[in-house]
Amino acid sequence: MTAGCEDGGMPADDRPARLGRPRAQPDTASGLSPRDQILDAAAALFVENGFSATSTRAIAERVGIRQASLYYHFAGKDDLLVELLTTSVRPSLDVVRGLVDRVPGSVSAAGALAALVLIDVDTLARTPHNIGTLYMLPEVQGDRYDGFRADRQELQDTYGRLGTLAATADIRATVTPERLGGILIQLAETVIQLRRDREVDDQDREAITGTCLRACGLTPDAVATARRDATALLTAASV
Amino acid sequence: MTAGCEDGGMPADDRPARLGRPRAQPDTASGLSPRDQILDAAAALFVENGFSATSTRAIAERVGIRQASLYYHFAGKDDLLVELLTTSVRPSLDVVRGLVDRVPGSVSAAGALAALVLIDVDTLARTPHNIGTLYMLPEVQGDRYDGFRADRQELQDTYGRLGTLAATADIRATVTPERLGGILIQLAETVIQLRRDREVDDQDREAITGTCLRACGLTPDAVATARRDATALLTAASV
DNA sequence: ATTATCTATAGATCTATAGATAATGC
DNA sequence: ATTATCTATAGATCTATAGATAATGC
Repeated sequence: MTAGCEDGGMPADDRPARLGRPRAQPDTASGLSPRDQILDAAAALFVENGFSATSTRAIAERVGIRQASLYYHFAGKDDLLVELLTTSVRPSLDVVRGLVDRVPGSVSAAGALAALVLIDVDTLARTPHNIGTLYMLPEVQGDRYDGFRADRQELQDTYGRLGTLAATADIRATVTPERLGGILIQLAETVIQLRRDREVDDQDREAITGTCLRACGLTPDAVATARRDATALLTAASV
Repeated sequence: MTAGCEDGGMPADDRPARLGRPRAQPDTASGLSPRDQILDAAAALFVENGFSATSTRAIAERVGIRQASLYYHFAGKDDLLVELLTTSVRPSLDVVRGLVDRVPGSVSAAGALAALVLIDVDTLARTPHNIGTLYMLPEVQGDRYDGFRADRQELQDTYGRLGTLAATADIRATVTPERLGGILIQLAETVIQLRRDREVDDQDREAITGTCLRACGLTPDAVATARRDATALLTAASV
């Protein structure tokens, strides 16, 4: 292995040996690229204080660089939020697309829904700095973030479609797929609120998944079956 | 009735006849006091753009006064948000306190829970400018808003307590009151998200209430009974 | 005299750009 | 030469205060 030639490689043992003018405050060996250091700092601050209340100066300070240096990596503050939002829905969305394709065949709808909720809850529970919080920022309503909102809408539609397939007849008769999707995604996102107070544990995941299934009218037995199907599905697909 | 002596009375027929220097842009006869005009404008803008992204100048402009004139009525921008938040949970909270006192006696727990959800959903559905959105602003995490957060926590605790009382044994065994409270209040607040896209109708209210009851494990029959109890409860109490 | 506005402005930001500089790479 | 930082700063805010002013009330 040739050392020092890789772009995203490990930092050298004890010397900076990095390209460009050295930072005034020397880099803490976090292993992240400057770009990712900035994104990480921005995420933490956006979540804590919101987008508009976070200054580019505060972000730079957290990284350990000067305010103007941000602009070498990003064209503006907006771009930071765009990047954070899109990289946070996309993974869920990709998994989900694979899942939904197999539904009317090898996989029960209730099992697929349970799997979707588990994946989504797990993703939201693991994101650094509880990035999911950003979905709720008022700034995200702006045109600048249309792409993200489209992705999120697709996720919600999937909740609606799977939920309706899994639902009992009486639920299907009174709750449209659109409404059900809104309710189910809202339930999954309970995790975001939870994380504001404490760590998320397995009992939380179980409670939320169970609630989603009951929301579709499933009986306790059907809930238990869907849970088993989801577990099988997820270990099989090795997601 | 003596005219022109009442504080919050109707404006005169066609003349301003109001105390203080007249506004540069003459008052649109909205019937609101200057203070309430400011609160209303602030609410609309906070909801649309967030707290930090809304300047005092923008608020003043919407009211039709100069930026500095805000400070005659409010000590600062924070105070506007404090006022908006507290006046928006308090009414729900007051009704809810009356409700929960009667529960272990004359009222079934499931009926009381259904009534609580209906009241809360209805309140959120009716607030001008969808003020509930403000609950989710990151700024509200600050100490400045402790009072509001305490009120909201009390509401959530009530959801947890009533939900647990109404819940079936299997739910009670796996979901703590704290978790259930978080889930139920989150469900009620689906309305807030809904209102971002469109008006809320009765089918929405029904879907959300139903989901809350099913979340507690109630069977379709039990849900129907709880619904009837809630309706009786609310018409009797003439809330 | 009291009230509710106004004008003007101080002082503190904040974003983004211009251009210099200190490393490495060739 | 290229890269990633730095310093310096322009120009545009934004919040809050000081003090003037135009009404009504007594």
